[in-house]
Amino acid sequence: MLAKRLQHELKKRRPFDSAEQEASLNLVRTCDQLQIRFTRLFREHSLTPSQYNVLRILRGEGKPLPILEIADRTVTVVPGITGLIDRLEQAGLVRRDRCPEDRRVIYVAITPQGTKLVNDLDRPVLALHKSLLGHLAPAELKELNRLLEKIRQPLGGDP
Amino acid sequence: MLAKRLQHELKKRRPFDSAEQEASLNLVRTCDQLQIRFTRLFREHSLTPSQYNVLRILRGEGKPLPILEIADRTVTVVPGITGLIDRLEQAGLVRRDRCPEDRRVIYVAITPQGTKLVNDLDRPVLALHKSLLGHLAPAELKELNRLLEKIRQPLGGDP
DNA sequence: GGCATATAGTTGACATGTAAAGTATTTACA
DNA sequence: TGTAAATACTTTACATGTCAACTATATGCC
Repeated sequence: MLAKRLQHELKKRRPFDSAEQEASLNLVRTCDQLQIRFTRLFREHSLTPSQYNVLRILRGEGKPLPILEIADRTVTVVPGITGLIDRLEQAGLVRRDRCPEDRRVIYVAITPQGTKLVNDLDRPVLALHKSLLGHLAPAELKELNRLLEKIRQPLGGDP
Repeated sequence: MLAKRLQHELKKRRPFDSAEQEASLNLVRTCDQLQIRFTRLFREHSLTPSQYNVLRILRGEGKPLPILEIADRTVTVVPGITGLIDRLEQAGLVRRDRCPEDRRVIYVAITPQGTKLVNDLDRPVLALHKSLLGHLAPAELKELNRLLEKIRQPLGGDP
């Protein structure tokens, strides 16, 4: 799948319809490339990117979170979170605890195994980030961030 | 799902572990935002982004393409292409033709309906690109493209 | 108290991305 | 010629993103 992307770039025949289109396709392609690397890294530890994300959120929070609160903080849409947590629970990486005060709420807590796994991934993840973007100068990274934020700015949350 | 992303950004507590990490998360978030808009636009025409992509490739080529050639030019991994083409075929937007010389090969041709649909989408797609990135100055778009290509450059096809 | 409404999650249906294995042809070569 | 290896796809299995609809519990208001 990786080889393909590049082939595609080479095969591209016509010029872009607009500079905006060029940039947005460029963005998507670049993003895909990065995500593929992370997907691979996580897969080596039997995790998907979404699963890793949930574990990192839970570790970052330091305490159990309601399941919908987790969905809010990820790309996952509400219905998808159920299965995601199911699989993490089955793998022993998180635990579900029903809230006694409000029995509708289900808290999700990271287990020691989950914590260990995400801790173990810290170094490789950081290393991968460096390896993917480390060849850009600090000023370039800064400019990139500025441009990306400028793109996102008018998009607002959900306009 | 859109509202969430921004909430997440606001809730972000800790600084980034590195400038590279910040940039790559920034990239992914931005990309998601853009893709969401396109997904919505295509959905209004009962298409998914992948389906639109296939139709555009076929129209661009101007002649039928072997099914794996299409997979090569999209993000779709080989096995996924089968179902994708199935659904386009069911919708009457493409047609499968077995190659008489090499009976292993299956050509996919866009139908008049498919051509019309993708033509009808040209304007809205271009408009959306402008609306999403039009607030960047030409020099900014150019710099963005340069940076994105610089990121992708060492990634090569499939290293 | 008791019903309308809101909130937290789950379920089901469908499209996709991905890997691994299987089928049908074709090609290469002993 | 006849068999092994390559090629073009398809099938299967599983995780996810997405929408619509459903269940359970809680709250508000009369």
